Amino acid sequence: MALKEYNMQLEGLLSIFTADKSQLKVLLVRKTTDPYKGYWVLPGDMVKVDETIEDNISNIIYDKLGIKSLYVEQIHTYSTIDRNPDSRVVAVNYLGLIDPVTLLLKKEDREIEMEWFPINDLPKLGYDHLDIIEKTKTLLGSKLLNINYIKNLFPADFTLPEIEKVITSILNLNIDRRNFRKRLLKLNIIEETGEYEPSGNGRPAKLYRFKDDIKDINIY
Amino acid sequence: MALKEYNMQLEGLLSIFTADKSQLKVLLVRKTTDPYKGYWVLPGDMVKVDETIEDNISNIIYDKLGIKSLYVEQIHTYSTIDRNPDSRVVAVNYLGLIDPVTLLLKKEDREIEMEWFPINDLPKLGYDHLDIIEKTKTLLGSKLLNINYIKNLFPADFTLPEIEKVITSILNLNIDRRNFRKRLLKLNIIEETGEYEPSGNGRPAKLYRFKDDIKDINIY
DNA sequence: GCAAAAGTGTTACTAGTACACCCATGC
DNA sequence: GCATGGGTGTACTAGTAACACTTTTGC
Repeated sequence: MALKEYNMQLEGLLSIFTADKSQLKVLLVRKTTDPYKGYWVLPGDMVKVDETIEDNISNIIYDKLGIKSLYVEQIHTYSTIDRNPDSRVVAVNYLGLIDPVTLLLKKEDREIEMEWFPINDLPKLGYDHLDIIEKTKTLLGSKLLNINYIKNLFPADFTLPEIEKVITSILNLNIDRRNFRKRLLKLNIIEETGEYEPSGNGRPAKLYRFKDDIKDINIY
Repeated sequence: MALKEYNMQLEGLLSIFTADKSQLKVLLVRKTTDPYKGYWVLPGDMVKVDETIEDNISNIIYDKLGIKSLYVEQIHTYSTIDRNPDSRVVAVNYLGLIDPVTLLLKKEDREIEMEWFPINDLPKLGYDHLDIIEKTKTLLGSKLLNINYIKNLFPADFTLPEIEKVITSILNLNIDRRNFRKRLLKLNIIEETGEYEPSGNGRPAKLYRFKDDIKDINIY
């Protein structure tokens, strides 16, 4: 069964998102070789015959962020024939979520250029990665109505307006501030830390953290 | 990039479900060669370098059921190293849904043995296909709360108790019959055909069909 | 006539929505 | 003191959940 007509390569791609205050961002790296030299792409790597795709994704995370464990979830596999001009490469896209505090642990001094881009302001992307990000973003929107996903982005020291803005912007939605607060508070899953957001403009917002035992609850 | 350490094979697997009255069933085929000779497995086929996985799945559907188009959706990609004892094969699982009437179009006189099994009464399965079916089944449960998925299984000539039983059994749920009826009828998406279910025991049930323009609505 | 399954309405309760003013801070 | 953004309560509406009896058929 190792016939040439069936041989192909598999690559893991990581669409990792973080919440920088009220803004969702995705991690991209800049390609230094052709094809698509100078373009930005999702972090990725070819899967070896002796590793699973999950191993491969873990290695990408460790290599790019210096973190050993992280919430990830397989999203979709892309098999368009010519998506890679060099050879037949099928891509398996994973969604990752990381909170801003954990993100501070990231390694620096890397040879490769990488950057977090706001999801509504992406640079020129190589391959089919724009399509992949758009689809992942849409899916992320529906997932962010679930408390456990929100918790991955905002485990602690978040403000309610932050969460509200992330959700309303990705879903293109208007939610009444009072009703949103009531909803989250009524679920009895967050608590005040007693601290306040270091003030920008206006009245400082209260900081909250999620409680430990969170059930699988949708907020809408 | 055609190095040996990256070469692998990809297979499409089809988990296709139908509703036989109030019972969900999945299509399996019997293996006639080793490994797992005599075991039942999901229909599947190796992906060629010049076809997409979607092409591959379409071919499986045409080969097994004689149908050219069908609702399918990619679910998950499995890459455990030794899931296939012969070589490194990564599997991409697709969910398919087919209604009983369309199913009557299927080809007969096949060389391969194939059969629809109730999802709660499966035979001995080869490879990791039991895991795959179980995961697909769980996912299908959550999807069947959406009208469009239900419609794929029951486009017309269904009874309300049939739909209710399929949903309550896969979700392991109790729903009040009166409230369930009210909910579906209130959505204004089904209409009576005027006919009745050819009676078994008890009072014959009214037959319904879905209206043409159905929005993307969740019933729960 | 009895067993089996389908059909039907009302009430109480819960959740969702709409809405406007005051508060704490920076400048 | 004014601009900015955050925090708070109430009244109304809609949705959900609980609940028991009657109808039609086969045997």
